Amino acid sequence: MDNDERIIGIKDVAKVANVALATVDRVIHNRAGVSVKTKEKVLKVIKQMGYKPNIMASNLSKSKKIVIGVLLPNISEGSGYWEFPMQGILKAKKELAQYNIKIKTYTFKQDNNKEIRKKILELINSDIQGLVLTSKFADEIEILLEDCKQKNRPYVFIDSNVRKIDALSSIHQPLFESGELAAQLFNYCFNQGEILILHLKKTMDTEGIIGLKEKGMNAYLKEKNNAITTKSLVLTDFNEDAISDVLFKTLEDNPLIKGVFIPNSKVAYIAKFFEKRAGDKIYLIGYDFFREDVEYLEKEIIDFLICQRPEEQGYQAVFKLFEYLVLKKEVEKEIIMPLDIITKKNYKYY
Amino acid sequence: MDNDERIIGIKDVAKVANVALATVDRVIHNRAGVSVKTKEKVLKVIKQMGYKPNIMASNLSKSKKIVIGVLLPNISEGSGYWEFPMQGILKAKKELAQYNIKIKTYTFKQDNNKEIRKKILELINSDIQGLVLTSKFADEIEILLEDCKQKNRPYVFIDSNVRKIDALSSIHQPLFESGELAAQLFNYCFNQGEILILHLKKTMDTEGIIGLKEKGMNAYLKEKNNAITTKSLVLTDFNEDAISDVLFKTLEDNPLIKGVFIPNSKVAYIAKFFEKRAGDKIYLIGYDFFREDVEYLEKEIIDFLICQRPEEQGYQAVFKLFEYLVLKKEVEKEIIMPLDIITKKNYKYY
DNA sequence: ATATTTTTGAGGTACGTTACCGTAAATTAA
DNA sequence: TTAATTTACGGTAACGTACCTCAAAAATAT
Repeated sequence: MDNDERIIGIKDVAKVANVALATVDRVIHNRAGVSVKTKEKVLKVIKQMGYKPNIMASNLSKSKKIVIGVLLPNISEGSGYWEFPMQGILKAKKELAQYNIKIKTYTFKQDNNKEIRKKILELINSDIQGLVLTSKFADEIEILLEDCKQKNRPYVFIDSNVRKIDALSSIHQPLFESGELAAQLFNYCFNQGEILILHLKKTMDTEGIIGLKEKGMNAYLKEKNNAITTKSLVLTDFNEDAISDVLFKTLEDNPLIKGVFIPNSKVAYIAKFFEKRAGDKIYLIGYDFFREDVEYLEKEIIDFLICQRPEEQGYQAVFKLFEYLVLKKEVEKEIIMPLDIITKKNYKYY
Repeated sequence: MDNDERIIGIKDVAKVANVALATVDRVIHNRAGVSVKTKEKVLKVIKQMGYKPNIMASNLSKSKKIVIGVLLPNISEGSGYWEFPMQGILKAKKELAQYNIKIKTYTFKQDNNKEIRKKILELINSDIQGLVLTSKFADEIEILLEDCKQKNRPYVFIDSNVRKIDALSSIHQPLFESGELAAQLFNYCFNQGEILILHLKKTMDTEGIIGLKEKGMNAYLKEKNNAITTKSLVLTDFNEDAISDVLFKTLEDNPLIKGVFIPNSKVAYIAKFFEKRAGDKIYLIGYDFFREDVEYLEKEIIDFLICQRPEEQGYQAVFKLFEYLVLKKEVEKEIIMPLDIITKKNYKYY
């Protein structure tokens, strides 16, 4: 099984099939100019001999570079979340530089539809062979996807919550389940009381995401522990004083609140408030892992962070395109990211 | 920055350095027959021009296959833990088959020193270019490591807790910290009481590992919550009735016990007992994630599992050897695995 | 000076694949 | 039937590096 059979190449196939080297090449690449009969003969031999193309040689020979486009929001904007996928993309870029693969990034301001449209047009008119994007700005990208479909350009979604049938692959985050998980963790911390769910949002397009997490939380509590209830609150002003005012009042009016759930990456804003606040311990669960969270994890003001490997998502997206475009591998249509739990005692190794 | 500079090769270097192609080749491969002066000149030009060897071409040209040896315990034995690293190794094997890389596995029974020695001899006399192993069986492998050092064979540790300076890389698990983490989780579940630490062991070589975890747990409790104490118990007989007897008695004698910590992968044995037991909830934290744990996670008999990506460790080990041997990359001396927390609500995505 | 050793140059082959350029064979048109 | 065109296939030069041989040139020893 593990014996070192001589590596069999296109040449060997040609010899056995009794055709020219070039013909085998044509068959392999589905190029025109081969009769059906010959094609079948060659394919049969390829299968019989178990021929596997040598990527080294292939890549060396064609020496054409592959360009992968990346369409994502600015990294410096909003929560800064998009920095993570971008890091993963850069890691992949570095690793794949060997294979003559270039990454072209197209970034835009989250709420600037005009800019998004501009970038989309740039992408349509570019010479990229593959595309990484997110499904969050659905309306705007439909045209782009249509164009990709026509041109047979594969695209991969990251940070995705919808299943797009035409995508090469969709990298998912289980949102509902992450809400359940948060509820489970709260339920370990206290047996009765209220959980305050804070929607911190400036843009609207995250509503669906937050909503699903909230539903997951309520579902878990309904099934497992009726003694814990939830209460939602929307915050649009992230000013420190504004947050302080609202929270102070809310906690005073609702003394049963034992936990606060922030279903996006803005938990640090809230932790800041709790750092100064005296009174009973209130448990905090948020999403994603930022540098500014470390301080609050250390002080156990933030108790748990739920994280869905945003870096890994970026990396995987590029890598899957690479596998598809260069290695001609099949790619899983759907990749589901694990729900990582981060606490004071394990964040260092994340 | 992203401009497509023409790829510069050995030929270009030769031209600029005003030497023959063969001379550059000699310099690159440290072959004899180059004067110090010329060598320096060439090296300077290589640096100046930023010459990077084309791995595709290089690999294609030499077309020698690389064999990586793997020395690990049997997968079917003991807890079955070693199945996970092996899976990762197989994944890497599949992925790297393209590069003409073979994996040769040498497995042994954990406590069979004679067999271990036999495998070590086989390895010494084999033609492998790299080695993956674990540091757990320290005494036996010293000779092997010495041999590797002499032959300049790189080796990578997985599941390692000691830092071996000569290793190409050491893939670590933070043991002490995982004990702290378990303590932190217990501390979320209850504020006072006792934690029973169960040492389930048949072989001796895991003592150090378990000990470190226990120390971590005690350290956390000492610092954060004196109201929770710990108590150790050693179990050597894994028979269902034997476990049942001992545990029943222990719990009766120590009514303060609110949590049980099983610092190895045998938590299912204990969960079985708790499934049948009536009485107050007792929290269970164990290690590693096996199929048989699912049932108990679902029933929330096992509350948390701490997992250190054993599969990833195997994968990384092989991959790092590949990067070093084939891609000539530098490799991190130390890779620390994250401490993953697994619960009922996130195990599905792990 | 000559003999010997070391350094360097020139050139070739091979690795497995790609892509282009022919031409023989088959098909169609005249 | 012959010419024109299309289709099928063969031949082969790259891609960038590794590794080898042979001989010329330079440096060193005698």
